[in-house]
Amino acid sequence: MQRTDRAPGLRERKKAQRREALVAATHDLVRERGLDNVTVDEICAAVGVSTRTFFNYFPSKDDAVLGNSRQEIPDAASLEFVQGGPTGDLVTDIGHLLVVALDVPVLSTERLADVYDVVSREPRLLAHQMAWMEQQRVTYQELLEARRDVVPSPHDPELVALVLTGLIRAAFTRWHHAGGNGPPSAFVAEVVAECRALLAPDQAP
Amino acid sequence: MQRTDRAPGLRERKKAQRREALVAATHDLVRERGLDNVTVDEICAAVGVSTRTFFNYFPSKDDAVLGNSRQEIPDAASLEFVQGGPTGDLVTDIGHLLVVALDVPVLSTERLADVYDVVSREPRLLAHQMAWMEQQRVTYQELLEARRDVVPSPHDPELVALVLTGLIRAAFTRWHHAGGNGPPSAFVAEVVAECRALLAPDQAP
DNA sequence: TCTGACGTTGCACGTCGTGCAAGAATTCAT
DNA sequence: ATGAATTCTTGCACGACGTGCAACGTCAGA
Repeated sequence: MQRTDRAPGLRERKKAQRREALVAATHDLVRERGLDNVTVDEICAAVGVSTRTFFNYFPSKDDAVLGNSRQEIPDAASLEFVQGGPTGDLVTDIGHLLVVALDVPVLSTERLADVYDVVSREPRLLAHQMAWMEQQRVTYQELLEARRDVVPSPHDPELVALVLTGLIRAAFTRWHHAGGNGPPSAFVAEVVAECRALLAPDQAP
Repeated sequence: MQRTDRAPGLRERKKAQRREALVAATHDLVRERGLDNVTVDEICAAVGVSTRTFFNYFPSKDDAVLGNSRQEIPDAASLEFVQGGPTGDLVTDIGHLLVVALDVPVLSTERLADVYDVVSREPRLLAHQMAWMEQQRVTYQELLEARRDVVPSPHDPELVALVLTGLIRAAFTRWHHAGGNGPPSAFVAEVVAECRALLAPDQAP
């Protein structure tokens, strides 16, 4: 059970292949007919597996269209952030962290765009997506708390994490509007800058 | 069908009463046994209505525990905001708008705290909640776009709405941490101020 | 009291998702 | 290569969610 290296093995290959096929079939059918007009049985029929097997791969139909992707932050980057970040300025360092996080490949860029499309069309999926983002938020909040223990900061980790989540979404949206080419992380800088511009000009209290 | 005034009528009273009873029963049972160990039938049995009726009131079990509350922004406030807001400064006016919106009573303050508790314990409800917040976000974005048509602004409505959503959540969280007393809107000002402090200090680009 | 509108209920049905146990495929050891 | 062990797939039964429909009861207004 300690084989995280070496040859992928026939079993693992088949598994990944099936998972891919299931996601693809789900996307196709949903795009064509809408989420609620596609049954799990139909998806399974298209791929050629039993209904039961479907639920061995994904906990729910919705998870299948989302591809069940999970954003992982590289240890090196999160460690550096916790220890005071590359520059020492909180906002700037958050920007760096986001760029690194968004550059971790979870799905092919093309399928990622597919997911974005379907999600924006199906409210229920959006709920799933948001729940997923919430998990992300908790992760970021923990990082912020850890960093605060190292480098004192007057900012509330929860509030910062909340804003940060907004930044991620905004970056993704920009990326999508720009045609979905290249990495979403390319839009982090401009989003951060705009957010600064929004709140920076000190008004009369 | 044009009676938005005058006596509530026996029918309407019974309806509101039933709804209240259903939410209460749902909260009790869920708090006691967890969301997934409570069936709709049990809730209905506790209240004394048929299962079918339950779904006449709420589109899903989850909606029942959330109380299906929908945040309505008073027309007067949204109109003023669109036309350039009370002060003319975008961020300040957003603060005012949030205060007004959060002060609309949707549930009793006590039950609101219940909802918050249950939601933070049940991941699936969180998804629902987030979806609801997303609808809010769209509403705010539309307001921002309308305002921009009246008063030119360099800020992207989507980005602003995203940040704004974070502010609402943060205000609610503060309110909850403070014991859930008084209106959540009381925390808007401090959240906005902190957010400004976070992004205002201009760093070297 | 009568009449029409509205709400409730039971019933049948489709779909989702899970537990279980039998059977097939893959891996491993010899 | 052959058999044993592990892992995965599959069928089956089942509980729960949620909806459409039609019958029935109840409330509002004349």
